[in-house]
Amino acid sequence: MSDVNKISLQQQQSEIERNFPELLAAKEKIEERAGLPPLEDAENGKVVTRFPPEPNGYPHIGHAKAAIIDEEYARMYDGKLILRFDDTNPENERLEYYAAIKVGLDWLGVKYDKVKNTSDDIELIYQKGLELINSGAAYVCTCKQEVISKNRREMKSCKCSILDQNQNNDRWKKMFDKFKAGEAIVRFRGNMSSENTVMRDPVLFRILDGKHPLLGDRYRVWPSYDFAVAIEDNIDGVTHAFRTKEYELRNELYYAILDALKLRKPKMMEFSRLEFKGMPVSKRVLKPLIESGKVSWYDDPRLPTLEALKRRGITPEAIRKFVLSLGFTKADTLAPFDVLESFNRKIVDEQSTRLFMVKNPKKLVVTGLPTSTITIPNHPTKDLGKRNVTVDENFYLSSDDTKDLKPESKIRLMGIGNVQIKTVSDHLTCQYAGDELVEEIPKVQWVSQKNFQKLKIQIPKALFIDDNFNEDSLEEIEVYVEPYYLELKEGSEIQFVRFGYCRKESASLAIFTHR
RNA sequence: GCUCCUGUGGUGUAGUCCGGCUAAGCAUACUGCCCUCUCAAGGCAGUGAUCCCGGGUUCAAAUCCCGGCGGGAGCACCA
Repeated sequence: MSDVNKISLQQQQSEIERNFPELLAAKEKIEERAGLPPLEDAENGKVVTRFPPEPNGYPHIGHAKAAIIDEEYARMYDGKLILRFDDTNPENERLEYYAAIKVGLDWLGVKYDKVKNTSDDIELIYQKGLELINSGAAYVCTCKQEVISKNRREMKSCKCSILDQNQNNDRWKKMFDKFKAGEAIVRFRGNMSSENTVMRDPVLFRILDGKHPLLGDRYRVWPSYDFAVAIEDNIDGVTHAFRTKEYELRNELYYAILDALKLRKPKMMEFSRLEFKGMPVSKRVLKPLIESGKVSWYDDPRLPTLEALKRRGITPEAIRKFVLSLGFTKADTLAPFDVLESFNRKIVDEQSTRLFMVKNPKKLVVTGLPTSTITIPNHPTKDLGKRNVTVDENFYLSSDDTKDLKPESKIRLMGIGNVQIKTVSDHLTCQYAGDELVEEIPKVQWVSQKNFQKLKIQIPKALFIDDNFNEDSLEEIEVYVEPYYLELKEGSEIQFVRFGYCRKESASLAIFTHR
């Protein structure tokens, strides 16, 4: 052995090649992958994935991650994607959210092969529940909630668990009329002494009196998430199911339910949650902000909802690239918003009209201008057309650009030519100094006093800083822009030169995307 | 507290299952140069990781084993 180490690596290599060529052949190394990692047990043409949101709110970046992963895998294997509204809790769900989620997916460009609702299958789910009751794998429990959780903690079974099949059947029937909400639940016979608390006889059905957005009050016995997902994934033919990491402990239950019913088991996998720092997703924290007026609505550009991202100028293509770049991992991550921005910038750059914009205007009077019509290209490299601006001797510059100016110094008014400063006071005066491009002369943008437009730009910042609401999270600035702004379509992305990308919201408002 | 998951440069990841090809690839961020009538995009180059720590196995470990530590999650008649 030590002899081996005395010879050089190269010699070792050739030794091996001579004596054991199969060693090298076996190791045809794995190339760097492009997209998501391959799926286990995935057969081309047979993969079925599903995206199962609960219609209880507006879709956000977390939904986007899940949906994109689901779709990518379905595509990767020529399979199918099912959009399934997981609507098993009438107390939380609303009709408008079904629609909002579809709109969001549409915008993202996620195409599904089938839409359905868990609530479509409620009768079938009852059937499966009854089957479990009849096989003794489930029982109806009428203990008080506190008792149940106490028993769970103490790993003790309750008296309901020893009921016989007839008694359980009887109770099951009563759940549909006699029992009131909260008086009875059906529980899966798991294992009260399991270390996984999820397995301590979890809930399969409970009574809920809320009005279901689709079914009204036709039903009041509703399956729990765990039961519904297991059954639905099975009957939908799902082969690979993905969910976020916090569900991981529920896998044991998922498979146990399927086993008890002797049903085929999809492969369940989990990935880390996607959330941006300082951009909460939960309704629990957003709702009060909206109610107090600190945030206008769920499409406020500071939020990570799809609607907000869209208003802010983030493109769906960028979101997809971004999500894919995150990979399929379980590591807890601090999502890199700058990567999203970078993808977005590259996409948006070539479509964005470049406009001049002036912040904190400072007046400039130019003498000797040779022309009164200036033609400016809308993009430095792409052919996005040109625009004409008529000017007189009065201009505005950003005061940032005028700070260092002294008499005699030269600047170049972009698209016009060089000027030489003559006087500096509350306003500047200067003299036209030719059109020759000189590298050292700073180039600044301007607007003409003749025809500028006032515009408000909203600049979204982190909503929260260390769990505290950031009172300065939405900066608003008043600026002057060229009149050409008015001709651009609402919703279009523009770049204010040397400032950054913004999305036109209306004639008087633009939202800052990123720089 | 118990249980589970997780830990690669500032950040996100690839590689980890099947130890050597890589003293670790890519992206982003940052810096510089080129290009440019933008501080954008594009091109090029650079800074930056003893792969959480400590042991062990091995000729060889980010990769396998053991023990720590850090972070997250679950412990609901919500999903």
